[in-house]
Amino acid sequence: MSVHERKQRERAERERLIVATARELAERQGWDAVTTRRLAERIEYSQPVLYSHFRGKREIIGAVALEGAAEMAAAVRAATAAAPGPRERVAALARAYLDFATRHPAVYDALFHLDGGLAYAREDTPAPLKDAFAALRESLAEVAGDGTDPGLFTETFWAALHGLATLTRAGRLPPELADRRIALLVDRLAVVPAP
Amino acid sequence: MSVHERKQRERAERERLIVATARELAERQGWDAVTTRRLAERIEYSQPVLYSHFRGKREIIGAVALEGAAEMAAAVRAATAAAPGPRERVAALARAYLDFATRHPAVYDALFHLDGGLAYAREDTPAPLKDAFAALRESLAEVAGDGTDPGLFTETFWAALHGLATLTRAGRLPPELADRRIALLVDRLAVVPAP
DNA sequence: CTCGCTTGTCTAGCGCTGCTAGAATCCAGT
DNA sequence: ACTGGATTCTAGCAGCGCTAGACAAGCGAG
Repeated sequence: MSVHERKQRERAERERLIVATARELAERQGWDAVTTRRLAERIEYSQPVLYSHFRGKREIIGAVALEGAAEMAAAVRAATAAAPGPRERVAALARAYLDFATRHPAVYDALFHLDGGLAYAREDTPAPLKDAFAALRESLAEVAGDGTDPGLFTETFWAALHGLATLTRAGRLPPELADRRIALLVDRLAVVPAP
Repeated sequence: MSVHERKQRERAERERLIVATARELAERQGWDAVTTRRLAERIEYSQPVLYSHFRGKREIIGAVALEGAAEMAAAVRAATAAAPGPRERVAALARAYLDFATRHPAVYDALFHLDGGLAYAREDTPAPLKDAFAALRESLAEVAGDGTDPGLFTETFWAALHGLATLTRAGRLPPELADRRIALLVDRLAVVPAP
């Protein structure tokens, strides 16, 4: 049975290679450049091999998205853990979120702009996505304010961040004043308990 | 010279037909269904005719976006004009904006998700886009709060609305609580002068 | 009225896309 | 060493955006 196991290991390894290659290619040249042919060439296999791992290109995007969601959750948690108080925590969260979107635009696209075939905001939403939302909620719940549902607050704050991230990256907003927009958002939306 | 003028009129009419047909097709079946072949068939001309009016598909998307921007500006102005006070005005603006995004998803995509080859937030930004932003600013400037630049406030509020619109439509947010998210945004972000 | 020329339109096709059927190859177990 | 099943490849389909070059239509000049 050891032979079979080795083959399975190699298969899993190749699958990781596909996802990593797709991500790298997307990050370097944009998702438009990620074609099944190019991807196959990079991993040094023929096109149909991709389809023995994924149903199609959509599922490859989805795999990159899940990987990215886990990283984003970690980035947000790392940033908020170091912050001393609620206000600083929210500010750190906002900066970390937008920083992630800026540093990994292709991953951010896979998560929120492209169709990766993933279910969102549902029972069967994949764990990494739920966890990324949870990471936001952990730091946002404490500043939701009395009488405001933490989940609803998190959704709204997240939407605002997402809007900033999307519009900035698409050139719809001049990037120079990004910090001041973040400050505005944090100061107004978050309800910080009196010291 | 009258013959020439008639021809120009007919050409302009055909151009309107192309844009209207593209928009309708996108609204009914999504932008993926808007292919140059299908579009050409619908207007009962051959494919190359499209390229005598537009440089490519991107420019057709851009034309739909400009048309949509004008309509959105009008919708926002109509909604805010009827509102009695600043707080109601902002709430009406938010509802009108999100309502537009919901009712005309293809147009909203053309404006903000697809590449229509348009310049945003620049000197040479087309007038309809500038005007749509101006329409938002007209009602938002009065609630920016002292010491907050109205332009910056408009950008931030707009980004928040855009985030809600995008995430809701993509299934990333459950749509039931949309009204409460809007209320949260309006109540927290807008600074309403004491009565 | 006819000719020649510009202007407009169409047919056909290029290179690319995601995806797949069926041939070919490799390799483990007897 | 052979055979059967798993694996991988070659080749190709239909559709995409876009365009070159053939063709037709309609104008002004003679």
